[in-house]
Amino acid sequence: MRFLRAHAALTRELSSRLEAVHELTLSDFDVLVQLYYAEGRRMRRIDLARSVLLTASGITRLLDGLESCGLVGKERCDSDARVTYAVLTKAGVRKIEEARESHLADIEELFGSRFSPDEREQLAELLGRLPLAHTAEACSE
Amino acid sequence: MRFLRAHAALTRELSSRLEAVHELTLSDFDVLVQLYYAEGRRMRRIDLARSVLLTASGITRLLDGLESCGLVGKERCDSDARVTYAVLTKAGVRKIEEARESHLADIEELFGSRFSPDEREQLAELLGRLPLAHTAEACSE
DNA sequence: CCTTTATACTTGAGAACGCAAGGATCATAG
DNA sequence: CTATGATCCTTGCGTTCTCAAGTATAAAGG
Repeated sequence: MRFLRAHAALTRELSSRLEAVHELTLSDFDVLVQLYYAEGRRMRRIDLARSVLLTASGITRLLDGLESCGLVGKERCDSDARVTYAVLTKAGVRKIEEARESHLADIEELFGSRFSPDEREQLAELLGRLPLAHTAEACSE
Repeated sequence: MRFLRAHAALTRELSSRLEAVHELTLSDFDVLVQLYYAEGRRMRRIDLARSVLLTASGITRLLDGLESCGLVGKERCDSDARVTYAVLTKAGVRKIEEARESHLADIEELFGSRFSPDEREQLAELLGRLPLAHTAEACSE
């Protein structure tokens, strides 16, 4: 119960701020961050999907949006014609670096006031046990 | 990050089980539980909306569905003609009692294996601090 | 009274997502 | 080489939800 409530309240708040300032969905942001930390700032679409817990079709449409904004591009894979890479463009890098800043500030505001560093640590650890071993490394948001 | 991932994985799992067995959305279930524990098993629609963190329009449509299944009914309010109550029907009570059981088992399966009672307590406490003081009492799911 | 403002609810339009189905490509075993 | 099966991606369709706008009622002040 608490979990569902907390999530609903939190995402609503963060999402609306992100959207107001940067015109990005939380999912958009999530994808951009994943790409930002990926090697060469590019990932196979399917891996991207799995790492942000969307379906393949979800990623297709989300990336369609980001492409038409010029934040990411496509690249073919030489060794396997089935896969397409999503690559962060220069504009995408700029965007995420801007958005990251304000987003972290938002998070700090919401979490910092309610939890001590220790508690944050604890919360992260506990939550980390939940999903069935999904990616999400190399990032501390 | 962990929070978003955990939520996505968890709700997907719980939601699909609930839907497979009882043909209920997590939101549906949530609303039914709220009503189940409410005085007289009825609530003003607006209070219901707030307690499950949906908008007014969200509740209207969700209840439309539950009404057409015969799980809840409407009742007018004598003292204020603006408000409508949502009331759990007999069928609704039966439904929620059934669903509750399997849902709790699902939760037990997902949480029980990963957390000790102490840790569960802790997690609940930490999460409880997040939303801006929203209802959700009288229930331990 | 009558106006203003706030509240409860509904409705239309649209965004975000999942699922299922289809097309293309790869890989493997006859 | 071909058949079978798996993987990656896209597309059509439906669901859930939000936001904005509209209706109806209430409450409070001139």
